[in-house]
Amino acid sequence: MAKTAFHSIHQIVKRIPAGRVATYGQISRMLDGALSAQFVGWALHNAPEDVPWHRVINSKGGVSTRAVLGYAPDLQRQLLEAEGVVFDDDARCDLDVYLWDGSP
DNA sequence: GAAGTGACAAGGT
DNA sequence: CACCTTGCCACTT
Repeated sequence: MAKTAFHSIHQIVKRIPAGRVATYGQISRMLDGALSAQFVGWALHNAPEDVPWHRVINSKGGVSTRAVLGYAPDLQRQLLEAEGVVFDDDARCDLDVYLWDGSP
């Protein structure tokens, strides 16, 4: 019953289980490419607290909050590590292990 | 009412 | 391998 793709993004992000992560491009494909990855980032910035936006990362497997001065750049990494996601020295996580495949 | 802005990705050169 | 261009929707001024 999502009137807008904006709302659909929140629905998908909420479906991401703890300990898993999803990429902007993947979410874009989940919506059948009905939207652009750029909009996903913007939607997360406007996402309510019910949306675990910290589970959404860029295609490199790293956090993307670098452009958000309102939050700590390491905040997203800290939240993911609290859920069991391990980051490498390059600030990247193993997408082969933590990438959400769309299943719980 | 219209234009600009914004947590990006992917392909091409 | 690295850098540059295009595409997208909703919200703000």
